[in-house]
This record gives sequence, structure tokens and C-alpha cells, in this order.
Amino acid sequence: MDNRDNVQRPRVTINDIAEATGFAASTVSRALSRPGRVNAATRERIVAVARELSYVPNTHARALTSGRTETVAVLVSDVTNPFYFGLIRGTQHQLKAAGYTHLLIDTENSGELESHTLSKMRQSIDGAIMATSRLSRRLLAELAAELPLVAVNRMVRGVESVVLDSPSGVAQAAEHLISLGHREIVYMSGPQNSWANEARWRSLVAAAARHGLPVHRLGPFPAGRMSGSAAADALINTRATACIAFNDLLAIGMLTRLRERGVGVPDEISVVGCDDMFGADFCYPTLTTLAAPIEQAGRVAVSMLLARLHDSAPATRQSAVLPTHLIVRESTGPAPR
Amino acid sequence: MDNRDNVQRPRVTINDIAEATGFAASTVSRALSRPGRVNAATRERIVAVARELSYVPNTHARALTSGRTETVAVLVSDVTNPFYFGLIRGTQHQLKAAGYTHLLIDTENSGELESHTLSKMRQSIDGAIMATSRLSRRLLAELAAELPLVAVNRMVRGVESVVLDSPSGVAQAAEHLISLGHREIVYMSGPQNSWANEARWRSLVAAAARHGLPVHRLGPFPAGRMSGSAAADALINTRATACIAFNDLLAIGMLTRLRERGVGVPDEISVVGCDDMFGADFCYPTLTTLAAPIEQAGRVAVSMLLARLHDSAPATRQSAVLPTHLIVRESTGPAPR
DNA sequence: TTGAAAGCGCTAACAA
DNA sequence: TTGTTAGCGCTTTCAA
Repeated sequence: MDNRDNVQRPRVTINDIAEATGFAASTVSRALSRPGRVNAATRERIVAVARELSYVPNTHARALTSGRTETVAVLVSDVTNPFYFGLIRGTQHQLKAAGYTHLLIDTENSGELESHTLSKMRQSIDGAIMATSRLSRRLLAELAAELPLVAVNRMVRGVESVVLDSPSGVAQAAEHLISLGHREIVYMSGPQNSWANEARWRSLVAAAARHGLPVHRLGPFPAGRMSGSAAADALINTRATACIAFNDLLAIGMLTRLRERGVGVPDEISVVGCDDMFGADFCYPTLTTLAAPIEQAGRVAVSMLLARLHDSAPATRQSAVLPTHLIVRESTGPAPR
Repeated sequence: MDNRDNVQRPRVTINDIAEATGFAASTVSRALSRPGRVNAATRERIVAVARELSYVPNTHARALTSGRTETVAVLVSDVTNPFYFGLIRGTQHQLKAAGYTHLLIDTENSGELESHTLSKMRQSIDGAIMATSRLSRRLLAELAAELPLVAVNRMVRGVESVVLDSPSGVAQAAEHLISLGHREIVYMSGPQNSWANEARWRSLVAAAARHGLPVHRLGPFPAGRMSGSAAADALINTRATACIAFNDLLAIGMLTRLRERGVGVPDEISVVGCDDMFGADFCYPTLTTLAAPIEQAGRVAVSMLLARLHDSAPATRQSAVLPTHLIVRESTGPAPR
């Protein structure tokens, strides 16, 4: 007995179509999933009947025999972090266009959950796109050896990846601040295990060095708006007139705190964020930030992954680097004299 | 030949465990998925060996025979709408706690996509939670008859649902504005086919009527920050000193435009939003808004759905109503004289 | 180009 | 309590 009150209509299978058309089930299967290997007329007939009976292929049966699921997992550390908006949209569109199912997974900032989920899901997905992985280099490479994987915002040897050209972006931000007369620039550091954080810091050091300026870093601060208070307080305690924050979330948190403490932005301190996430254009003051084509990154990652899944050629292990650019808004201004 | 270079380790199946323990495959199956119906010692042995071989059950094979997938779909009209953050978190946690997989689906504001996706997914999910459905009453009820379904933020007869008590919340907002001396309050309407929009409008009318005040509505405006400009311009054109916007997205868009046009908030116009979404506390000025326990709504929805899936009793077709409350921030103030 | 038949990994009768 | 057996719906050899 079915314990739900839902109408469980008898599902249409290829056998029903086989019966209705007089062809064998195997022919129906071929006609539906491998149209090239069947007589055109036969295929048309079968497809027509399939539609008529509103046949829906059983993905489980298909996956069981073929191993393919037409599903790609997209792992992000926190679905509700606006930074991922663009990535989610990009992967979503590109996957849908290719007829794939988008399985969005929230790894809750845990590297362990990443690999655990992925191995549990192994048979349910054809591949995965991993954003901002918290995994160690070694573990990530191991994972990539077990299933088709593309990393976003993380570069590891042996793993295909799409990264944003933070170095050039951070350099732009530094030039911008320097051109405004700032001489003491501080980097508000994000989580220590963040690859992007290290990349940003290093390029800031390099950019400042080119101008003969020293830079310091404060933190690390957990990536989140909450950390903004501590970050702002720490910053006020220095002689710096400008800072570049690991990301917009942190920067916005700082703006709130600076306002609370009566420190004028940009009159006393200039703040630059990273990511141009949702909210950067309506916080107060609006945030100068480093924008990256994250939606495009999602699309590129999907393309790379699908190429990998479809091509007979071995993966090329390449990585794509996408350009970033600075968006100047109200939170930066001339250095106070 | 495998065309990927990934190591396809031979997957461990229950047959391997059967062989290793000497039990029949069916016993292994029972021990693993129905522990009560097997000798304790047997179970222990089997579980131990399963772990040793790092066995992972094949979800497709399981779904194929049993029809159960331990997966629940959560449909939202737009994953990147901050309003859903709490809902996503709530459902995520509750589902994970119950050992279910969370399949997050973006329906891109299309009712058609909702039902289409759901019927395609029918065999891949045990049930669904549908937020803010765009479907007609009839279609939603039909869908609910076909699979276990809980609607959030939408009330339809014959469909279990979790809704937020907007009426009481909007009344609070109205009282707040009236107590500040506002006499001309306008409702900035959201999409016409939105159930919540109608509910909010009706309760505002009722609340105002209790004070003998008339209210007008402007719009409808598409729910999005972009619509804020048109909404703000329309509002300025009236004699209203206060407005309640369909949601925070719209309200924040309005704030931006009002600032552009040099209209003081709250000095000249007070603005109230709905939802207390991400950003409402850092926009400028910070937004007075109606907060709803949306995360709790997600948890409750999952509980209702799981009860439905597990219990032998027929669904009770009940609906839960969660309280809302007003959060007063900077965007509301005394009416100008 | 098409059909027959085997079997993917698991669950669920039924029997013992 | 456990084993035997028969599929779930599909894909994929292998033959015709």
C-alpha cells in the first residue's frame, strides 16, 4: 500500500513505447539517446510516440547502466555569500544550455565536507565545479584524479582551474590609492587558508614595492561582515589612511563600524573592497571595489568541464585567468593632509 | 575504454560485502538500510566490513527499486535573491539533519519552469518545498496531488503551507508610521501575480481603515532593485510622506533614487521595506523593515514534508503561520510638518 | 539498421 | 532471522 495520498500514475517506460511502436526496447533506447544510430523514420516515429505518452526517462535507470548522470555539482562554501551569485548564475545557465542538471552544494566552509560530499555523490554526478576550495593542495589534486573537476578561484597544479586576475586588480587598486596621495596602505587580511587572500596580499606587496612604499597587513579576519568591527578598530589604531580589504563583506562591515566610531570615509580613511558583490553599490558610502567577471568564470568553468566530459582527448590541465578591474565609488578619496 | 583519465576504482557493492561476510546480499541490504530487521551481531559485522571496504551505497540502484531517493527539492524563484537566504539555510540544515539531500532549484521566476522541472525530477526526489510559487492555484494543487509538496509563502487550499504573518506585520508597520504622524501612506506594489503582494496590500488597507485613513497603491513594480527608480519617482509625485514597499529590494532601490533626487529620508519621506533581507542593515539610510522568521519557515516546511513522507497517516493539509515583527531603523521618522 | 538478451546495484516478496 | 529469487528501467554488447 502506498502511504501517501498522491496519485502514483503508472510511469511510462521505453517498454511502453516499444509496445506502441512495434520496435524493440533497445531500438527505442537508441532512438532516444543516440539518434544517429537509428533510421531517421524510425526515430521520428519513436520520438513522436514518446511525446504522445509524455515519456520521461528514468534518470536512475540510465545512470545505473551507463554511469552517466548529466548532472554537475557546483560546490560553494556558502550559498548565501553574495560573492557566489554570479558564479551560480553563470554555471546555471551554461549547464542548462547543455542539458545538464545543476546540483548546488553548500559546503559550509568546511574542506572536510567538500571531499566527503563529493565522494558520497560520486555516482550521482559526472563532474564538479569547486569554488574557493578550502581543501589542501594535495587533497584537491587527489579529488581531481578521481572525478572530472574544475576549480574556481583556486590554482593548484594538476587541477583545471579558472581564476580571477587579482594581482592585476589589486595593483590597479594600489595605484588608485597612491594616485590619491595615500602613502600608508594596509591590507585587511581574510582567512589564512584562503588562496585568494594570499594572492591578493602578495600582489599588493609587489605593487607597493614598485612605488617604494611599504604595506602592512592586519588580521587575519574571518570573511564576514561581523569581522568588520574588529578590522575597523584595528585599522583606526594605525596611521594608515587607506586600506584594501580581502573582500566586500569585510569592507562593508568596516564601513559600518567606522561610521559608528565617527571616522569619515573617505575623508579620513579610504576603503577598497574586493569582488563587487551584491550591496557594494548601495552601502554607505558606496564601495570602491575590485570587480571580477565571476559569472563569466562560472561559464568558463562549465565549458572546461563539459569539454573534459565529452572529448576523447585527455584533459589539458589548463587554467583560465580572467581580468579584473577597479570600480571607483565613494569610499575612496584624496588622502587627508 | 574510459575516455577520462580519472581512476575509476571498482566500486564496492553489497555483493562484495556479502562475499566478505558470508551473508546473502539481501541480508547485507537489510542490515544497512533497515537495521531493525536483522540480528544485532550480524548487523555489526556487516557494518564493520562495509566501513572497512569504504562502501558507498549506489543511490541510483536504490532509487530504482525502492522509489525513494532521500532527496528533497527546494524551489526558489531566484537563488540570488537575498530574501531566500534564510529559507535555503533553514531547509538545508533540517534536511541534512534528517540525512536527506538538498536539491536547490532556481526556477527563474517562471511558473512553467516550476512545474516542468518538478515533473522531470519526479523520480529523483521524494518531495518538494516550493517558495513563493508563481503557479496558479489550480496548477499548484494539481502538483501537490502528484507529489508530497509544501508551499512556503503561499497559501492554497489543498496544499500544505508555511506562511509568514504579513497581515500582523504590515499592521505594525502602519501603526508605526501613523504614530509618527504620517497620514498619507502609499503601498509600493510588487508583481501582480504575487500572493504575498496581495496579502500585504489587503492588510495595509485594513490597518489604515482602523485609523480612518485612506491608502493608495502605486505600481505594480517588478520585484528588483532596478524598479526602485520608477517607484521613487512615482512616489515623489504624490503627496505621501511615507510608503511601505513590497519588499526590501524595491525599498533599497527607492532609497538610492531618492538620494539621487535629493529627497531626504526620513526627513521628507519615510520608507518601510519587507523581509529584512541581507543589506537592509547597511544600506543608506538603514532600512526600517518587516522581519520574518524565514529560516524557521524553512525548517518548519521540512518538518512538515518529512512527517508526510514518513507517517502512514494521510497528510493533514495544515498550514503554519509564523509571526513577523517590525525592525525600526533609520529610514522612518516623524512626518514633516 | 534492428532485435535479443544480459545485467547495472539494489530492494522486496516469499520461503525456509 | 536469513537466503533465494525476481525484477526496477535502462543501456549495451552481440547477432542477425
